[in-house]
Amino acid sequence: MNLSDARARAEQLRAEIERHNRLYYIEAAPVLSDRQYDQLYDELKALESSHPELVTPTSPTQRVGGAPIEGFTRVQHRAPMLSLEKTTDIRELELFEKEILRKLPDFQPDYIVEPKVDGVSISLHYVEGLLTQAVTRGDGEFGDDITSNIRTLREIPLRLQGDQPPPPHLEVRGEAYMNEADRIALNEKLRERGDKTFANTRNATAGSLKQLDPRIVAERPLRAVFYSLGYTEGAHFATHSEELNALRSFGLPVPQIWQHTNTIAAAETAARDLKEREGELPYEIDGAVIKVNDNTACRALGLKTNVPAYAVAYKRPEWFNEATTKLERIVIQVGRTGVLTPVAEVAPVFLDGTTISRITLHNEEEIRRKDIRIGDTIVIKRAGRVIPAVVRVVDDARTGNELRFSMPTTCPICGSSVASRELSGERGGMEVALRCENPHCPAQEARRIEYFASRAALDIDGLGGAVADKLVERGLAHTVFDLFRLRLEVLAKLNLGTEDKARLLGEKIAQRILAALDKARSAPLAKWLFALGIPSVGETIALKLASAHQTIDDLAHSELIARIADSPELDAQIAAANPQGQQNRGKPESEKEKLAQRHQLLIAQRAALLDEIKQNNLDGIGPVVAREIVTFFPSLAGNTVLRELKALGINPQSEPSHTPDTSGPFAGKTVCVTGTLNAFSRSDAQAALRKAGAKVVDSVSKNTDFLVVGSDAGSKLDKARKLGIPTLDEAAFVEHLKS
DNA sequence: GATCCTCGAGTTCT
DNA sequence: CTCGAGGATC
Repeated sequence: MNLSDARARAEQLRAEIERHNRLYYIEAAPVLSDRQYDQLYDELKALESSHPELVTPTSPTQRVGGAPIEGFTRVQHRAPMLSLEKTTDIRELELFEKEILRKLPDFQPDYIVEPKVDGVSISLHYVEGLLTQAVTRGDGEFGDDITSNIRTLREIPLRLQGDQPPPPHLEVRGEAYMNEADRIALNEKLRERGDKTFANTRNATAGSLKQLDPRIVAERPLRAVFYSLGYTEGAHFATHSEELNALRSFGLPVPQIWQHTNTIAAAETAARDLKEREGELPYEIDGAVIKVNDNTACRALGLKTNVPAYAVAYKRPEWFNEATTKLERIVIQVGRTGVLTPVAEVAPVFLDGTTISRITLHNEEEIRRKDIRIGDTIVIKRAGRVIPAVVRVVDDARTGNELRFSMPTTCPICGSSVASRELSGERGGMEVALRCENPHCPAQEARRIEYFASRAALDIDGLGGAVADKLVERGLAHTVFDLFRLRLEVLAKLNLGTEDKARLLGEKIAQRILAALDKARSAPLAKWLFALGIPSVGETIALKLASAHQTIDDLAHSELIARIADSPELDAQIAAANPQGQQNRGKPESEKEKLAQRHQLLIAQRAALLDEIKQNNLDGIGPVVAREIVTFFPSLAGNTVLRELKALGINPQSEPSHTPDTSGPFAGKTVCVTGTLNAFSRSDAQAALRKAGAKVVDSVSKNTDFLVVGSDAGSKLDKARKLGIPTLDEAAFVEHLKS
């Protein structure tokens, strides 16, 4: 075959192969068998290898390029890839529309409703019609360059198709995904090779795209769908539906189902319809996207703080990932404070990427309210995508053999009596929680040791729940103070296994634990106060107490705390001394005079107390908390703490309170951190913020100035958006810290 | 007296 | 992350 014949044949083969890719993936109407397709491909390959000068970069044989790469290059998006505001019911959709009408009173409702694909967001750049770059969403501003991986997806054209000449630059945005059947088949293969399998399609997609070797990616059944434009040159579309049509005519896969509606209510119905037809789609959907169709209106609406004002994601609560399983039994856990918590053990189920086998039922009240019985079939979800929770019982699945559960009357660990405490406060009543009343209960002892050793407390590396259990079980430690008397030889031989099958802790870990304990001796007072687990004293209160007192002895004898604890008494005296008060009516004038004097004095006393509380940075500590502290130290437990610390020669000191930086970049700002950051742990980020003068809080409210957002942020981000709180992503946060 | 905010405690899996 | 309750504020 001469060269020009070969060139013509190669061109023909490429066009054929591209046409069949399109028929197979986009039209879902293949006309060739896989073998016939492979024949075309092999012929092209042979032709190209005998005439290398015929190879073009867009040839189907060039999808799997070069060698594995070292790592991905970070690329800045030309226009940020934003996420959408989430809505969950028609009311929120109506608010969305109302907000639009407020800004654009003449707006004629006109929406496109399309599936929200549960995959991994990607952006593709076509320059002069050629695929030049593919980028992951990343943090929305910067993503990873995954061009060589994306080129292996056969349904993505390497060159834009169609009769229209391609624009000079077209950025298309969409989602890479894997369908469920393909994931199962892939897992089968991975398992045979002894490789790690993927728990869900999104993990499978993300994991595949992160492969450094494009040859591996080529074997993964990845697919993609595109639904919008990013940065473009020389391409203008009046409406979103025109964009979708254009994407399709360029040979890109677009959503198979989308609808056009003229009211927000119709959009909601369309979204439900879409969800019901999920089975017709090759991907799993994560709800629907409702978007203003008219691009001029979209531009006018622009952005809310961080999300477009012209589109929302819609996901009804019942569409949240749920799973059904069987409740096999209910066991009781005993916590550090003695609280008995019922926990359901269920047949393991996959949900959102992990296997769930235990679910907390919180307390008896919850079990009764949801009428949960042993043997029930239950629907579960992961509240806030983390903690598993029971949604409801499947009544139809009841056989009549289910057993009602009631809380034990004795502690399942130590056999002591259990009781619920009285609620403090005037209204009385009982706490829902039941508590084991034996302070020496092995479970409580172990949990207190575990708490003491936890990261937020004294951070005893190597000492976790399992080690704590065994230390108590073998009688090596009953209190946190016993830890400081452990000898290396003894600790190293701690048996973590059973009597017959021993598994020793080992010298290395034992040394690590002892080193950490030694370091803990000189830990600041705040950490110690927290670690001791005094009721009502958590991280924040411990910090406040430590900033107002130098040592633990100072706190134990604190006059100020005692006065706070007594303040209701003071209030009562003030009321009693009020000459205008009920009980003093009709008293002789002379006596009223005396009362008035006393009243004035007491009011001044109260004012002084409030002032002193502020001065010492003790706001937030009221009578209830103060009383807990005041009663703790003279108690048996409190006495032991003071005595043991003395015996061990440990005297925690409060750190000189670093005066808040009034000139720092976050001076006087209230900041909350959520999600996972790359360069910091959450607590490091919080420490950095405090150093920069910020007040760090744990929840978002209208008093919050900023929300620092890491990846996988949850409800806090939603709340911040609703309240219009400015958010900072990691890059912006670091930037602001430096300034 | 009501309402909003904040803190503590318990929680799962990898 | 969610819940419940204490504390602050109007």
